[in-house]
Amino acid sequence: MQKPFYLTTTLPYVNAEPHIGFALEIVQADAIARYRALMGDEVFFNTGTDEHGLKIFRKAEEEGKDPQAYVDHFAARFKELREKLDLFPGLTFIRTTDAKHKAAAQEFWRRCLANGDIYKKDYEVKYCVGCELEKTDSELENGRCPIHPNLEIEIIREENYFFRWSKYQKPLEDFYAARPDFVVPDFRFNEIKAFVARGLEDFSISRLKEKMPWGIPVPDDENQVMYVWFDALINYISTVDWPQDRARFERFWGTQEAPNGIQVAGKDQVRQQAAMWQAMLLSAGLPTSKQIIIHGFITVNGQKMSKSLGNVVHPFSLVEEYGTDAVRYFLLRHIHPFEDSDFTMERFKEAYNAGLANGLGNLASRIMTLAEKHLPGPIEIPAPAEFPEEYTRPFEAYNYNGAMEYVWKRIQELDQRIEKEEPFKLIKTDEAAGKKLIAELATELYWIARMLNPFMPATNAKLKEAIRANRKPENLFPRKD
RNA sequence: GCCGGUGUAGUUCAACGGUUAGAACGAGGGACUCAUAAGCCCUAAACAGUGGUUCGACUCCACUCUCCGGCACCA
Repeated sequence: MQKPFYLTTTLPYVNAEPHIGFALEIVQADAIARYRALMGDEVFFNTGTDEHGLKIFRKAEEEGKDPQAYVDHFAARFKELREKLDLFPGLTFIRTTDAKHKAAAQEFWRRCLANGDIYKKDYEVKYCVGCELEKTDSELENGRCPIHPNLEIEIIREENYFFRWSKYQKPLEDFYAARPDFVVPDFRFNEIKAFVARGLEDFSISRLKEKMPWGIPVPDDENQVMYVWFDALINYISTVDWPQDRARFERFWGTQEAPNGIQVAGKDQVRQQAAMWQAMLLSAGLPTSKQIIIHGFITVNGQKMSKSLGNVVHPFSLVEEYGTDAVRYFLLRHIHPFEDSDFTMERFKEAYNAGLANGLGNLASRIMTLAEKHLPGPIEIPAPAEFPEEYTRPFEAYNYNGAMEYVWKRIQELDQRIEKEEPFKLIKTDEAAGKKLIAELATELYWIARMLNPFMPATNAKLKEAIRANRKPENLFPRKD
């Protein structure tokens, strides 16, 4: 029986077009998912969209749209990533507005409530009369609205539901101590441990419906809807049909004894994923996650990507010009798996020409030209075998770039071998030996193609197809000047 | 401010208490031609600073400087 493997990204909030940062997250996750499938696991791979909350409600209002119509539009844009980035065919796409998700969120709420972890309390909302908007602490400067510094911020009290996070400080600390690899990389794990050690405050998990109706109704309270955080996190289990399909849930998300859910998230998500969500699961009496993998951010020319700077890089246009696998190649080989990395068109282009046009693409051309010309037919396809440790070890530590370095080392060695053994000359002086050599080169190319499967699925397929047909493939990566 | 991290060739990264500090991209040169003016070979090029521990430090310690992250309701 296949080993079940569960992997999920975070759900991007749909108030803007997909950008390269989320493309990084989902491509990293996709490489892991494809790698596990290659290793023979039964892979469940999840992504989707986070669609509730005040920001979306306001945005929809501004554009004079119904919130549902507004989120439908963006959900469709994010779904396009499946084709544009050539994501794993079995990828599930959950929306927090899906009926099954809403039902799951309500059931989850009830469980936490039954466990005594949800209670009502006054919540202080900071309100700027000038903007006529609620403000968060991080939006204020010296306790004042930066746009209307002459006006006092008004404090409005409203009754909200709170989650008893404080109760889970000790359980979380014990949990972290028992699970040394729960968050990777370790410096992110240290951050969250330090955060929890400082003590936890209960957080609000609902909003007044009359002010902000765009959320999942709180069970048995017509006046409140769930706060978007609480609702969105639950997608990780609603997507495997919790609570109605217990077998499926346990197969993929796991059990108390053997948690199985692995999550990929950005560095801004450590607290929510590694502490809030885990406490919520403990409260609901459900298995925790197995592991949280935290990636860094992509900067552009050394600057943070932001709408106001107008430097946001979108994946669609890059895919348009260079192709899906070129984008995947860059994200996985030239972006650090855990640290922030810089993106520039110059760097992208250099990496493209060096690694893909001159490297892999050219190698495929030179070998398959020889093979098509001199071999009587396709080579014997090598039987599947174990992948070398230089490939699997970095992969299992989520060092995608390390695994790719190894593949590119094999590419280089193959180029060197062609230089040294000169099949193009040998075929003229000793035809049998020349054919044997060319077949060996094609066989090695086939191995390289196999190892590219998790990173560059389309290229993997094209190369294998070319070798099976003994035909020179199309120009895989035309040089760009 | 507190806590944690970082600083290595032009660039992005690697390494180790001890032979000439590795690699890739980029740069310069060379011989070749199967291939996408690609590939191969060769060359130049670096340990932030000061002090200390040690027979010996890029690696350990202290301090200075650089840059980055965390320090709760922004998802």
